[in-house]
Amino acid sequence: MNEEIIERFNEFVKRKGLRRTSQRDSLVSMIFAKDEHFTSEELYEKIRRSDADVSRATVYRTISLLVDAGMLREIDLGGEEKTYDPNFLDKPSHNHLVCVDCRKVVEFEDKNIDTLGDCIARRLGFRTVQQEIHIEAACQTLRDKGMCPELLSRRLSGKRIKKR
Amino acid sequence: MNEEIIERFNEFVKRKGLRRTSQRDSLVSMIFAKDEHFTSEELYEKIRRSDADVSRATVYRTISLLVDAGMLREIDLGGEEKTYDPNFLDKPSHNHLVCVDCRKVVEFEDKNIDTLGDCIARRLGFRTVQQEIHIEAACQTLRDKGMCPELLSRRLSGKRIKKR
DNA sequence: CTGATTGCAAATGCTTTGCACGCCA
DNA sequence: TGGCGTGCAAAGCATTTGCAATCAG
Repeated sequence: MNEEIIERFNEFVKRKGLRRTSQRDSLVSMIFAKDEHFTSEELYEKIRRSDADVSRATVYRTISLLVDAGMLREIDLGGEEKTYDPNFLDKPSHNHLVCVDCRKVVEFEDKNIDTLGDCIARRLGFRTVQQEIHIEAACQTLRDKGMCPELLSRRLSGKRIKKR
Repeated sequence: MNEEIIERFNEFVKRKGLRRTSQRDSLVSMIFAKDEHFTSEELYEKIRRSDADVSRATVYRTISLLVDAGMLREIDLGGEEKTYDPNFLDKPSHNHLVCVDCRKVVEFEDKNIDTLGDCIARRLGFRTVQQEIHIEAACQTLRDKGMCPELLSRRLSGKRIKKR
């Protein structure tokens, strides 16, 4: 299925009169290997750790291409750096719930939200093109212990965490 | 009612052991005079055009204070610069619909969305702290004429518009 | 008086770009 | 061979910060 995605990207590239390169292949296959969100810097670090040889500039340029191709979407999770979401191919209309404490993200789909959003837009004289609900919430552990499981364990291990 | 808001800010400032200054007063009263969204730069331009004398650094610092005070909220409308919304005091849980063509923003409140979001969060094991639905949509004119009213008239008058 | 606040300019940090060389088609 | 793509370093840009002077309380 990763093959399928790379193929899709190659068609986009061909259609645009652009070229297939090893750097683009490495990046695309790394991005869609997991369904994780990432920032440009995170992707750059990850690609550097692999055997592929890709510069930071190419990372930015390729992300931009993927966004144009509609294969990647910029999302707002509240951080300072732009975050990208590779999961819109599988789930074209999914939403995000973010833990107010550890900033972990849960993705979910919901037909009711989609319907409701459409109705609201119509009432206002519009037709929905795209919509998303963003929820900031507290998990059980946070409510009970005042801190998320993940943060609790990191605190014990003395790791640093960057919060927004 | 603007007085009330300035008063609220002054109390926040006092409580924090900070000081009331003419710059802060000017900014706060300008921000809450209208219910419009704005970027730091837009606010800076506007304050410069007025008689008040405020530097760009102070604009940034004051916005930051207002956000801490919970009187202003950073929202994501898709632009490159951060956008601020002064309307959460009046409407603590409102949403945004953005025109895909002219980027004009319509704010709306909806109890059903709030309820639905709460349910979804509970189902996932969370308790909602804050939520918002963001809708990108097309208005009637855009659908009929292929371009928004506002953009149509600007095109006729030859003005420039910055689109995302 | 004392310490918060301001303006200015310099510094940051993410992202984009100009350019020369290399590589795909 | 023609040009697109890449890496590098420099440039851009919005935002933040250090510092000396100023001002609020």
